[in-house]
Amino acid sequence: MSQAPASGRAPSIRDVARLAGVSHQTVSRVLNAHPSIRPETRERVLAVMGELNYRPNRAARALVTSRSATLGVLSASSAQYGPASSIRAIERAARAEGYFVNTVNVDGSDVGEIEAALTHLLDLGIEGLVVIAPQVRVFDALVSRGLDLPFVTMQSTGRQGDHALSVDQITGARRATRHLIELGHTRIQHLAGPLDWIEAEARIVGFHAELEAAGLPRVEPLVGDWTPESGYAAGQRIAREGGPTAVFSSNDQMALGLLHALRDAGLDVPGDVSVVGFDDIPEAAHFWPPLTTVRQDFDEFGRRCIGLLLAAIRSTPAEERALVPDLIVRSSTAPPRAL
Amino acid sequence: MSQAPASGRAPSIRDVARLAGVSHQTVSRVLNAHPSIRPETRERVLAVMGELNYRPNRAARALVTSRSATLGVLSASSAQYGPASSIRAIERAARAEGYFVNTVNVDGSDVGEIEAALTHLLDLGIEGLVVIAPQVRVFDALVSRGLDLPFVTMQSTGRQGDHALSVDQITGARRATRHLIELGHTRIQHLAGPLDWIEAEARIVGFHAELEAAGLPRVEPLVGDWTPESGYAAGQRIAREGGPTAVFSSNDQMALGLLHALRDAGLDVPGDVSVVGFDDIPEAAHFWPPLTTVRQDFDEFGRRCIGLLLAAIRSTPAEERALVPDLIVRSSTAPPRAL
DNA sequence: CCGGCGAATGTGACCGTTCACATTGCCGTG
DNA sequence: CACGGCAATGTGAACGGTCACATTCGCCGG
Repeated sequence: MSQAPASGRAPSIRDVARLAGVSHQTVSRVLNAHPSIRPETRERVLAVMGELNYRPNRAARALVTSRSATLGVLSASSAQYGPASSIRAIERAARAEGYFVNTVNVDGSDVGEIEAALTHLLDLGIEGLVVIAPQVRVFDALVSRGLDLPFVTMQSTGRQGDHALSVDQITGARRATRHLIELGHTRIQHLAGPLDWIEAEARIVGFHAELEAAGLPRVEPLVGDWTPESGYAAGQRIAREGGPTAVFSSNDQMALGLLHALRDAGLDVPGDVSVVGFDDIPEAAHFWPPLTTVRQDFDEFGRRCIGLLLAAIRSTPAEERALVPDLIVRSSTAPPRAL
Repeated sequence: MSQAPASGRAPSIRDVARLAGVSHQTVSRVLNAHPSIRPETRERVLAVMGELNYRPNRAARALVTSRSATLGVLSASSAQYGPASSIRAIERAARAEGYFVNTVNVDGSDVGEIEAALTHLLDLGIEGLVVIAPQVRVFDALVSRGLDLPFVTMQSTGRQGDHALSVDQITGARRATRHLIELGHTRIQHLAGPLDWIEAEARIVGFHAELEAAGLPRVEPLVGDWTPESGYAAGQRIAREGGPTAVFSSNDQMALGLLHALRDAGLDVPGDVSVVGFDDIPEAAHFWPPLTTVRQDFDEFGRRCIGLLLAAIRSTPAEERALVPDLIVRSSTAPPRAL
């Protein structure tokens, strides 16, 4: 039944128009759900589209509307659970809204690479940008380029209110710290992530704020790089130098290394040292001992990213309340032995 | 010095042409590195481009060439370490070749969603497709749609040779199993991934092949779902029912749950039961005990994916040798107690 | 000295859509 | 009963590149 038009190419709007006995513009109106189309006409056009297996040419549309329906995601270290989960959620949410997502992975410590990645995304013609795993320098690269693109980034330190999706890292860190304080710990150490990460910074701020609120002396954090290895190294140092009866780690992987090192040094967790992590990766419940940690809802985070970004693109106001992570208590924390 | 052309829009090829005193076609030739352009002319055009901060419009180019310079990635469960790492490597390799990458995340158990995701990618006009984390049904969806698109998938079971990037999962699984046999184990259990995953299937095949080669009786594997929880459940069952002195788990997360359950049941690893994992996720070295596992090189995998896919797109032949994973021996394996 | 060839460049059409602006035809209303 | 207005549709021109096909010019061989 189907009359194939000029066989070589994919069917265009005009092919559909011809077969449906209407003008190409009418077909376009059907595509864009224009109100003044007679239902009967619409049906006929849709039928022909189905018959020809027509699909609109995105490039042509993008050319004339200069809208690409594409969002960019700039991500560092996306093999980690948190970023990877966020990216997944972002993509799904964006797709549900009819957007395409293009993720670019960078080293994050290499400014040149960040610049190149940004150029790549700009070449693509993205309409908005999500910056995931934002190191301070990525943020700076955005600003210095002076791009007028709507963008969203995870924000926590109250840098500038715009573009910011608040995950209240500070409160999360305070909850972890308070938990240790309430158990009776007074000598608490923090194992931070790299200092140029906004998240790491926020968690340090929360840690210090809670210490201060409890009247405990300020403690300078140890610094890791998010990996279990750096947690192991920190654990060795703590075991060697002694001091804290509790450690709050800025993520779960470092906490794992910490557990490992403490055990290797003959220390008991939580008997000798309590450990709290951050993120609640799926493995955390099965660490030895199962890890007390702060749960982040990465899925919700991703959805909100898109909500905020699309609001910016469409210039609709978006109410935004911060996302607050929850403390999950497991068996890696207990009162200090002395009590 | 810069004379802004019709200020509203981004500069086009014709704006550049006018300012450089050449035709738009000459500008196009400069863009495409056409050989017969006088160096002097090229310089002049490039200078104007720089001055105007010109960037070619991707949509216009795609429209006329009908090439999108975009590759699609269809991924299930991309929050897991393996897939996430592969995706990252794929994106970087593709970008280095001038391609854009669009990743779509699906549930994988929902056929409708797979179809929808495929449609989404096709709408995008991708030139090639990488299927990561391929369940059998994803594979089927591709075939049933009869798409003529070049695509690559992780292949292991020798289904059809084309489109297949070989990671020799079978050999990897054999190495893990052989390691246990060489230690003296004779009662070995396998904890498999979901049976509709090609990788899970391949590892079962390898497990059985090695048992047979050693003259040991065939053992039906337990089945998990890749999560630590399913590993925990399997571990409880093993502890309750007894039997094996060694377990080969199809991934590291399940192995973690296994370790947890065995410990909870009062069994010692490796004293009572040896455990081998698969993947070598960054956490594996810090499990308790540190996990013997099979290391996959996901970065290399991603690069090869792109190599193979671009070869298919460009119709250039690609030599392809299988990627073989390595056994990493740590302390979760030891000879059985009886010896 | 002329014809031809290739290097360097120009001209206009075209890709598939949307946009701005007609053009119908019908209905209600003063 | 003429006419304004709106619903439904059509017409032609963009959008910003590339492609196919001129055109110009210098140079070389016969």
